[in-house]
Amino acid sequence: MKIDPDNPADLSAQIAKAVRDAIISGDLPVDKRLPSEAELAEQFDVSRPTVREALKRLAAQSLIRTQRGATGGAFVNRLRFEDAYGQQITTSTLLLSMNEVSFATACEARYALERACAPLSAERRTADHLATMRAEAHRQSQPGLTDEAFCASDVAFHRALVDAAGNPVLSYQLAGAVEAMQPLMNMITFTARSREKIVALHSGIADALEARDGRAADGHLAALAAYTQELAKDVIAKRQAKRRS
Amino acid sequence: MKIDPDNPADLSAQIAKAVRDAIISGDLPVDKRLPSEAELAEQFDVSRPTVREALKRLAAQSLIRTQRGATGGAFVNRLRFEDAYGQQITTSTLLLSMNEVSFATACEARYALERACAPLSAERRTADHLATMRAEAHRQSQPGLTDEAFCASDVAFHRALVDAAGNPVLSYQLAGAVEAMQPLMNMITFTARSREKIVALHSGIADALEARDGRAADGHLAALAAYTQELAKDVIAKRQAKRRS
DNA sequence: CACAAACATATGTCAGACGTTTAATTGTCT
DNA sequence: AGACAATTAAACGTCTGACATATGTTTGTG
Repeated sequence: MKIDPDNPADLSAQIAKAVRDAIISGDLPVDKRLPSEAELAEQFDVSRPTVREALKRLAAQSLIRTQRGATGGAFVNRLRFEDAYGQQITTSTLLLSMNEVSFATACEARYALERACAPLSAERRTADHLATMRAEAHRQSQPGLTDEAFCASDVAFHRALVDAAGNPVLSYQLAGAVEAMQPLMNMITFTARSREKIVALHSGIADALEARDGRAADGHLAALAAYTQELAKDVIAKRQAKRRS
Repeated sequence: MKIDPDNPADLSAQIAKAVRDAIISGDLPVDKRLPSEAELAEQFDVSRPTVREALKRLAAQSLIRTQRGATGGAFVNRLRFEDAYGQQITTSTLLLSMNEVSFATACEARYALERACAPLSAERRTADHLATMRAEAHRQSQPGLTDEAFCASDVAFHRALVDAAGNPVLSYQLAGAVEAMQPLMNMITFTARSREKIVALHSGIADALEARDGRAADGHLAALAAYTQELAKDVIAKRQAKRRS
């Protein structure tokens, strides 16, 4: 592990970086127990609270986990895809909400990524994936559904589409893009007519995947992207008109 | 802000979650100053070190920044794309190295994502993007280049390809996928012959983008994906043969 | 009025202590 | 001897109080 210069600022950040680098480089393998907080404090020549702050930084990134008790301590954590999903979604959501990313930009990114896995999904989809997509499409056709529930079901549908590609790396990368869109989607009110069209496109996607026709699925996704953009444009135009009046 | 139950475990994690939720929901806008550590400690009825550990967790995710001095304190941070890149790359790298993700899976994901932005890049590429890609392709054709330098140049080339799509959300999502591949790519030794072919494909991609031909760019990317997989298969086969002998 | 010194505030760090959790050890009883 | 209960030890989680340092504001003086 590295040493810190005499720079008395950000000691905990420096220690966190040293440990993080050791983990990334593989010097600290998965499930390896770190020295106890007292030992680390002695090693780095800092106090125990400073070490603790460093460890909390790493815990926030799911790089380590801690256990209490006699054989406890901090252990290098095996980063699981599910843990990474959560972080990705938080980061993506904040990026979209804090940087004035337009709906058009976010939407374009989302559908571009989804279309990337359409051919793989068509090739590898299981009956399970198809069943999930059919069920969500059916739920979306129910009349009493709130906008929030409709959007949540939409996310579930597209999540199944992505997972059908059978590539966990792809699923991880797309989880943020799809889920972070939900707050933006919720801003669009879906009329009965627009829901009908969306459900029809969803069914078309499911049909295409069932037939293992990646090209058809891609076509439906492109149509869905165009239609979503159109809906958003209408909503924004109406909102501006209302503001003028 | 929320309160904590009397659960005396993970107090700092609970406080971090409460503040994080307030930021995500928008209750705490960008650049808003949080109460001082002492005030937070009183609010949550915990000690100052506990509050500090919570704040360090948030700082690790770039959700807040801290400033010392009279008007200092913790401020809600505007999450910038560059900050998010770094986290994404770290997370992606660890995911790949800790979960025994095969080269084939990672490679498939990477090229699927890149092909997703090929049409957009063809439409929007600037002269700058083209120049970068040409320069990297030329560097890759130099004979004395190490494998590491070749791979680094490869990353830069593909980074330019992705950025040419002009969609920061896409760039953010793909940064992790492309950069996290580098350690895996470094394991492959590129012969003079294979480099020649890769450079030819890179040049083809640049040509296609110059002609604003998204379909051609996609075709070259598909060929590049197939060739990379083939190279990797050879390397792995040779390595296993050597192990048997 | 300009500039320098003192002050107030807030974070960064340290030292020492106590409580709690958990596993290993020890001791006793059958 | 073996099984179960009590003790012990290690480590994290938290608290209290303190000092150091950075920085903006105020005050005082030439």
